[in-house]
Amino acid sequence: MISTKGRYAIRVMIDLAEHDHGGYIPLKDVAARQMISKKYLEIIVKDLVAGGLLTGVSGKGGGYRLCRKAEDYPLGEIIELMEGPLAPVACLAEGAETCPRAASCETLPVWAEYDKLTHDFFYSRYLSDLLKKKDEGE
Amino acid sequence: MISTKGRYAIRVMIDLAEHDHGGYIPLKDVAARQMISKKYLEIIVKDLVAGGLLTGVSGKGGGYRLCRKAEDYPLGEIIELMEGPLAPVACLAEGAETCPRAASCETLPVWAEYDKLTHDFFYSRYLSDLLKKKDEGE
DNA sequence: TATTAACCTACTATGTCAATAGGTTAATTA
DNA sequence: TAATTAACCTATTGACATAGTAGGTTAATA
Repeated sequence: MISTKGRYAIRVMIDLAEHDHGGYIPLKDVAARQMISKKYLEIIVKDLVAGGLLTGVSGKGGGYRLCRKAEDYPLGEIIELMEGPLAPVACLAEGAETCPRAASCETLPVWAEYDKLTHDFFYSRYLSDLLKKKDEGE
Repeated sequence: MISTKGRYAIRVMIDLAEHDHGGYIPLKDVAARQMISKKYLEIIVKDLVAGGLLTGVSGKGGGYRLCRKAEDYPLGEIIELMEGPLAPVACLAEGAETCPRAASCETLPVWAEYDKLTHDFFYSRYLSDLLKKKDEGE
């Protein structure tokens, strides 16, 4: 089950996208709108910056901003950055050492199939798919 | 990510199916074959009995046995019994109180779609799909 | 230079995971 | 009936993850 880190991260990204005005948006504003502790969001946003999903600028007038277009953020990338690999079992995670049971493992094919399903799903949905359409009235 | 409980549970079920001889199979044998601590398996098997997936009989000559045909165990049932709901977020779990944010939640539709995908996947695969075919040689 | 906001390290409470330990009950068989 | 076998039951443990909180430092702007 996806944790608050992943869920909050997506909400932050949505918030930044929907309140984009070209400049930087202070985390204080995001925290207030989303009603999430700013302190906790700092941790999350730090990871998003480190992962190359956001740009942050210090000082007065600073804040955070998306550094791509919303349609260039696959949800899978956000989720995997915050939660680790989407893989349902450790032996299918990126860069996992091959399990000694792998050859005879009766369950591996099912996990592999599900892994592909999950991966395909979350890498074919983008941040832009989650935004309220601007041309649709409230 | 699926835990050892869920994975071991499936392995126990497979083991019981493949070594079925009409009688009861002592957990000691399963533990030895699967190379998993018998003590730990006791916990898992207890849940499987409580969930109506296995029958256990005490005393000499006792052990455990499947109480359905292998094709009547959807993997989803085994997994959800051991791991809890397959739902990717708490608000989609069976019997969850509806989240106050639900109406305006921009992410809920994606989670719901993925939830259906997952559910459909694991409830259309059965224990029998994991067994080594008897007519195929080793 | 005062203000604003990101950035950084550390800490904590709660819960889950993966077992281990030791004892009790129940059924079979010699 | 007594020994054996195996399920069944309660409790405990160490390690790790989750979901934050607290307080201070650096950086940029007005």
